[in-house]
Amino acid sequence: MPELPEVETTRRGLEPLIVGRSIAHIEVREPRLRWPVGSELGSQLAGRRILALGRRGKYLLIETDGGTLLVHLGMSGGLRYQSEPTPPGKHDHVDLLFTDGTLLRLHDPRRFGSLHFADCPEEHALLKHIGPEPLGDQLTADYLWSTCRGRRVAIKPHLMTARIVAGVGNIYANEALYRAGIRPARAAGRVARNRFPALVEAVRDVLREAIEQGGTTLRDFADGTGKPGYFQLALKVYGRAGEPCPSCGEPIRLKVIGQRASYYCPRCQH
DNA sequence: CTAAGGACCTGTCGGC
DNA sequence: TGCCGACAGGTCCTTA
Repeated sequence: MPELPEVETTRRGLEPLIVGRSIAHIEVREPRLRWPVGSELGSQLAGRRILALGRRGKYLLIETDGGTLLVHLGMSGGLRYQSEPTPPGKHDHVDLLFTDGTLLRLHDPRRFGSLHFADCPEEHALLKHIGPEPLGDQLTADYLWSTCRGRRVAIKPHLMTARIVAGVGNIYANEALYRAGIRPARAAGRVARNRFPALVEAVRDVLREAIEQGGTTLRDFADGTGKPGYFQLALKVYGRAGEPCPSCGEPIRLKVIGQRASYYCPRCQH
Protein backbone atom coordinates (compact mmCIF):
# COMPACT_ATOMS: atom_id res chain seq x y z
CA MET A 1 0.00 0.00 0.00
CA PRO A 2 2.28 2.77 1.08
CA GLU A 3 5.24 4.54 -0.39
CA LEU A 4 6.32 7.98 0.72
CA PRO A 5 3.31 9.87 -0.71
CA GLU A 6 0.84 7.52 0.95
CA VAL A 7 2.65 7.78 4.28
CA GLU A 8 2.77 11.56 3.97
CA THR A 9 -0.91 11.67 3.08
CA THR A 10 -1.65 9.58 6.15
CA ARG A 11 0.49 11.89 8.25
CA ARG A 12 -1.29 15.00 7.05
CA GLY A 13 -4.72 13.51 7.60
CA LEU A 14 -3.91 12.26 11.07
CA GLU A 15 -1.90 15.18 12.41
CA PRO A 16 -4.81 17.46 13.35
CA LEU A 17 -6.70 14.51 14.78
CA ILE A 18 -4.13 13.06 17.16
CA VAL A 19 -1.71 15.83 18.14
CA GLY A 20 -2.53 16.98 21.64
CA ARG A 21 -4.29 13.77 22.65
CA SER A 22 -3.11 11.65 25.53
CA ILE A 23 -2.62 7.92 25.31
CA ALA A 24 -4.58 5.91 27.85
CA HIS A 25 -3.34 2.52 26.75
CA ILE A 26 -2.51 0.35 23.80
CA GLU A 27 -4.30 -2.80 22.83
CA VAL A 28 -2.25 -5.33 20.87
CA ARG A 29 -4.44 -8.12 19.54
CA GLU A 30 -1.77 -9.52 17.22
CA PRO A 31 1.87 -8.83 18.10
CA ARG A 32 3.29 -10.82 15.18
CA LEU A 33 4.09 -8.02 12.75
CA ARG A 34 7.33 -7.69 10.77
CA TRP A 35 8.99 -7.76 14.19
CA PRO A 36 7.16 -8.83 17.32
CA VAL A 37 5.52 -5.84 18.97
CA GLY A 38 7.38 -5.22 22.22
CA SER A 39 5.47 -6.27 25.32
CA GLU A 40 6.72 -3.09 27.03
CA LEU A 41 5.10 -0.84 24.44
CA GLY A 42 2.03 -0.30 26.61
CA SER A 43 3.99 0.92 29.59
CA GLN A 44 6.23 3.04 27.37
CA LEU A 45 3.28 4.88 25.87
CA ALA A 46 0.62 4.99 28.59
CA GLY A 47 0.12 8.48 29.95
CA ARG A 48 2.06 10.12 27.14
CA ARG A 49 0.78 13.09 25.25
CA ILE A 50 1.27 13.37 21.48
CA LEU A 51 3.28 16.44 20.57
CA ALA A 52 3.74 15.98 16.84
CA LEU A 53 3.36 13.57 13.96
CA GLY A 54 6.46 13.33 11.78
CA ARG A 55 7.75 11.22 8.96
CA ARG A 56 11.12 9.86 7.89
CA GLY A 57 11.06 7.98 4.60
CA LYS A 58 8.19 5.56 4.96
CA TYR A 59 8.19 5.68 8.75
CA LEU A 60 5.61 7.68 10.66
CA LEU A 61 6.94 9.16 13.88
CA ILE A 62 4.39 9.65 16.62
CA GLU A 63 6.31 11.96 18.92
CA THR A 64 5.21 12.14 22.54
CA ASP A 65 6.43 13.93 25.63
CA GLY A 66 8.31 10.77 26.52
CA GLY A 67 9.63 9.05 23.42
CA THR A 68 8.54 8.31 19.87
CA LEU A 69 6.50 5.52 18.35
CA LEU A 70 7.88 4.48 14.94
CA VAL A 71 5.21 3.10 12.66
CA HIS A 72 5.93 1.37 9.36
CA LEU A 73 2.97 0.33 7.25
CA GLY A 74 4.80 -2.35 5.30
CA MET A 75 3.02 -3.52 2.20
CA SER A 76 -0.60 -3.53 3.34
CA GLY A 77 -0.77 -1.45 6.50
CA GLY A 78 -3.07 1.46 7.21
CA LEU A 79 -3.86 3.70 10.17
CA ARG A 80 -7.33 4.99 10.85
CA TYR A 81 -8.53 7.47 13.44
CA GLN A 82 -11.92 6.70 14.97
CA SER A 83 -13.90 9.02 17.18
CA GLU A 84 -16.27 6.21 18.10
CA PRO A 85 -14.77 2.85 19.00
CA THR A 86 -16.13 0.06 16.82
CA PRO A 87 -15.52 -3.66 17.26
CA PRO A 88 -12.18 -4.58 15.71
CA GLY A 89 -12.38 -6.33 12.35
CA LYS A 90 -10.11 -8.89 10.81
CA HIS A 91 -6.48 -7.72 10.68
CA ASP A 92 -7.13 -4.78 13.01
CA HIS A 93 -4.06 -5.70 15.02
CA VAL A 94 -3.41 -2.72 17.27
CA ASP A 95 -5.40 0.13 18.84
CA LEU A 96 -3.91 3.22 20.43
CA LEU A 97 -6.62 4.36 22.81
CA PHE A 98 -6.79 7.98 23.84
CA THR A 99 -8.07 9.31 27.15
CA ASP A 100 -11.03 10.98 25.45
CA GLY A 101 -12.34 7.65 24.15
CA THR A 102 -11.16 8.07 20.56
CA LEU A 103 -8.59 5.76 19.03
CA LEU A 104 -6.02 5.15 16.33
CA ARG A 105 -6.26 1.71 14.73
CA LEU A 106 -3.65 -0.21 12.77
CA HIS A 107 -4.96 -2.55 10.08
CA ASP A 108 -2.43 -4.72 8.26
CA PRO A 109 -3.45 -7.96 6.51
CA ARG A 110 0.03 -9.01 5.46
CA ARG A 111 1.69 -7.98 8.74
CA PHE A 112 4.79 -6.55 7.11
CA GLY A 113 4.32 -3.38 9.12
CA SER A 114 6.03 -2.65 12.41
CA LEU A 115 5.85 -0.69 15.66
CA HIS A 116 8.92 0.35 17.62
CA PHE A 117 9.40 2.63 20.58
CA ALA A 118 12.47 4.86 20.60
CA ASP A 119 13.72 7.50 23.00
CA CYS A 120 15.71 9.00 20.19
CA PRO A 121 14.35 8.02 16.77
CA GLU A 122 17.26 9.23 14.69
CA GLU A 123 19.51 6.85 16.58
CA HIS A 124 17.21 3.88 16.10
CA ALA A 125 18.79 1.08 14.06
CA LEU A 126 16.02 1.20 11.47
CA LEU A 127 16.46 4.93 10.85
CA LYS A 128 20.10 5.54 11.54
CA HIS A 129 21.38 4.58 8.10
CA ILE A 130 18.47 5.78 6.03
CA GLY A 131 19.29 8.05 3.08
CA PRO A 132 18.26 11.67 2.50
CA GLU A 133 14.63 12.72 2.21
CA PRO A 134 13.86 13.05 -1.51
CA LEU A 135 11.87 16.24 -0.95
CA GLY A 136 14.58 17.85 1.16
CA ASP A 137 17.76 19.74 0.28
CA GLN A 138 20.01 16.76 0.93
CA LEU A 139 19.06 14.91 -2.21
CA THR A 140 21.09 16.51 -4.97
CA ALA A 141 22.10 15.34 -8.42
CA ASP A 142 25.74 15.17 -7.31
CA TYR A 143 24.90 13.12 -4.25
CA LEU A 144 22.85 10.61 -6.23
CA TRP A 145 25.49 10.43 -8.93
CA SER A 146 28.18 9.73 -6.33
CA THR A 147 26.20 6.82 -4.88
CA CYS A 148 26.11 5.23 -8.33
CA ARG A 149 29.88 5.16 -8.91
CA GLY A 150 31.02 1.64 -9.64
CA ARG A 151 27.56 0.14 -9.08
CA ARG A 152 26.45 -2.59 -11.39
CA VAL A 153 22.96 -2.87 -9.92
CA ALA A 154 20.18 -1.56 -12.07
CA ILE A 155 19.30 2.07 -11.42
CA LYS A 156 15.76 1.21 -10.38
CA PRO A 157 16.53 -1.04 -7.41
CA HIS A 158 19.32 1.39 -6.53
CA LEU A 159 16.78 4.20 -6.33
CA MET A 160 14.57 2.02 -4.17
CA THR A 161 17.31 1.32 -1.65
CA ALA A 162 16.48 3.14 1.57
CA ARG A 163 20.11 3.88 2.46
CA ILE A 164 20.50 5.70 -0.84
CA VAL A 165 17.23 7.66 -0.85
CA ALA A 166 14.40 7.40 1.67
CA GLY A 167 10.88 6.49 0.66
CA VAL A 168 11.02 5.70 -3.06
CA GLY A 169 9.11 2.48 -3.73
CA ASN A 170 8.17 0.50 -6.79
CA ILE A 171 5.43 2.70 -8.22
CA TYR A 172 7.31 5.98 -7.99
CA ALA A 173 10.66 4.54 -9.07
CA ASN A 174 8.98 3.39 -12.29
CA GLU A 175 7.28 6.72 -12.81
CA ALA A 176 10.37 8.80 -12.06
CA LEU A 177 12.56 6.82 -14.46
CA TYR A 178 9.95 7.18 -17.16
CA ARG A 179 9.86 10.93 -16.69
CA ALA A 180 13.65 11.09 -16.71
CA GLY A 181 13.86 8.92 -19.84
CA ILE A 182 16.11 6.33 -18.18
CA ARG A 183 15.68 2.58 -18.59
CA PRO A 184 15.06 0.93 -15.23
CA ALA A 185 17.48 -1.91 -16.03
CA ARG A 186 20.40 0.38 -16.89
CA ALA A 187 23.31 -0.19 -14.50
CA ALA A 188 23.43 2.63 -11.95
CA GLY A 189 27.08 3.25 -12.74
CA ARG A 190 26.29 3.65 -16.42
CA VAL A 191 23.86 6.52 -16.09
CA ALA A 192 25.72 9.57 -17.37
CA ARG A 193 26.37 12.33 -14.88
CA ASN A 194 24.46 14.90 -16.88
CA ARG A 195 21.24 12.90 -16.51
CA PHE A 196 21.13 13.14 -12.72
CA PRO A 197 19.62 16.62 -12.46
CA ALA A 198 16.62 15.43 -14.48
CA LEU A 199 16.39 12.22 -12.50
CA VAL A 200 16.36 14.02 -9.16
CA GLU A 201 13.77 16.47 -10.45
CA ALA A 202 11.64 13.59 -11.73
CA VAL A 203 11.75 11.85 -8.35
CA ARG A 204 10.78 15.05 -6.56
CA ASP A 205 8.06 16.01 -9.01
CA VAL A 206 6.37 12.64 -9.03
CA LEU A 207 6.38 12.43 -5.24
CA ARG A 208 5.10 15.98 -4.83
CA GLU A 209 2.33 15.48 -7.37
CA ALA A 210 1.32 12.21 -5.77
CA ILE A 211 1.07 13.88 -2.37
CA GLU A 212 -1.08 16.63 -3.87
CA GLN A 213 -3.41 13.96 -5.22
CA GLY A 214 -3.62 12.23 -1.87
CA GLY A 215 -1.42 9.29 -2.87
CA THR A 216 -2.09 6.30 -5.08
CA THR A 217 -5.01 4.01 -4.29
CA LEU A 218 -4.55 0.76 -6.19
CA ARG A 219 -6.92 -1.40 -4.22
CA ASP A 220 -7.39 -0.15 -0.73
CA PHE A 221 -5.20 2.74 0.33
CA ALA A 222 -6.94 5.37 2.40
CA ASP A 223 -5.50 8.13 4.54
CA GLY A 224 -6.11 8.34 8.29
CA THR A 225 -9.62 9.66 7.75
CA GLY A 226 -10.70 7.11 5.14
CA LYS A 227 -10.17 9.19 2.00
CA PRO A 228 -8.65 7.39 -1.02
CA GLY A 229 -5.96 8.91 -3.23
CA TYR A 230 -6.23 9.80 -6.91
CA PHE A 231 -2.70 9.61 -8.26
CA GLN A 232 -3.39 6.21 -9.86
CA LEU A 233 -5.13 8.24 -12.58
CA ALA A 234 -1.85 10.03 -13.29
CA LEU A 235 0.37 6.97 -13.51
CA LYS A 236 2.04 6.88 -16.91
CA VAL A 237 3.66 3.44 -16.91
CA TYR A 238 3.09 1.59 -13.64
CA GLY A 239 0.68 -1.29 -14.21
CA ARG A 240 0.28 -0.39 -17.89
CA ALA A 241 2.15 -3.13 -19.73
CA GLY A 242 0.95 -3.31 -23.34
CA GLU A 243 -0.77 0.07 -23.25
CA PRO A 244 0.59 2.83 -25.48
CA CYS A 245 3.24 5.14 -24.10
CA PRO A 246 1.50 8.47 -23.41
CA SER A 247 4.31 10.24 -25.21
CA CYS A 248 5.12 8.14 -28.30
CA GLY A 249 2.48 5.41 -28.49
CA GLU A 250 4.91 2.51 -28.28
CA PRO A 251 3.54 -0.30 -26.07
CA ILE A 252 4.79 -0.13 -22.49
CA ARG A 253 6.95 -3.09 -21.56
CA LEU A 254 7.11 -5.10 -18.37
CA LYS A 255 10.38 -6.56 -17.14
CA VAL A 256 11.16 -8.03 -13.75
CA ILE A 257 14.21 -6.37 -12.24
CA GLY A 258 15.38 -7.38 -8.79
CA GLN A 259 12.16 -9.37 -8.30
CA ARG A 260 10.00 -6.28 -8.85
CA ALA A 261 7.76 -5.46 -11.78
CA SER A 262 9.31 -2.70 -13.84
CA TYR A 263 7.48 -0.79 -16.57
CA TYR A 264 9.07 1.34 -19.23
CA CYS A 265 8.76 2.68 -22.74
CA PRO A 266 11.39 1.08 -24.97
CA ARG A 267 11.41 4.11 -27.25
CA CYS A 268 11.47 6.96 -24.71
CA GLN A 269 13.75 5.43 -22.12
CA HIS A 270 17.46 4.71 -22.52
C1' DC B 1 32.53 -4.26 0.42
C1' DT B 2 28.72 -5.61 -3.51
C1' DA B 3 24.94 -8.31 -5.49
C1' DA B 4 21.37 -11.70 -5.55
C1' DG B 5 17.92 -14.34 -3.56
C1' DG B 6 15.02 -15.92 0.25
C1' DA B 7 12.17 -14.85 3.88
C1' DC B 8 8.21 -12.94 6.17
C1' DC B 9 2.38 -12.80 5.40
C1' DT B 10 -2.66 -12.68 3.43
C1' DG B 11 -5.73 -11.58 -0.28
C1' DT B 12 -6.98 -11.44 -5.03
C1' DC B 13 -7.05 -12.64 -9.64
C1' DG B 14 -6.61 -15.44 -13.87
C1' DG B 15 -6.54 -19.89 -15.90
C1' DC B 16 -8.06 -24.51 -16.14
C1' DT C 1 -17.81 -23.44 -8.52
C1' DG C 2 -13.21 -24.91 -6.95
C1' DC C 3 -8.36 -25.39 -6.86
C1' DC C 4 -3.63 -23.73 -7.86
C1' DG C 5 -0.11 -20.68 -8.94
C1' DA C 6 1.41 -16.06 -9.61
C1' DC C 7 1.55 -11.70 -7.92
C1' DA C 8 0.95 -7.39 -4.81
C1' DG C 9 2.53 -0.77 -2.45
C1' DG C 10 8.53 -3.34 1.68
C1' DT C 11 12.94 -4.41 3.31
C1' DC C 12 15.84 -7.12 6.30
C1' DC C 13 18.90 -10.96 6.43
C1' DT C 14 21.76 -14.61 4.66
C1' DT C 15 24.76 -16.35 1.30
C1' DA C 16 28.19 -16.13 -2.27
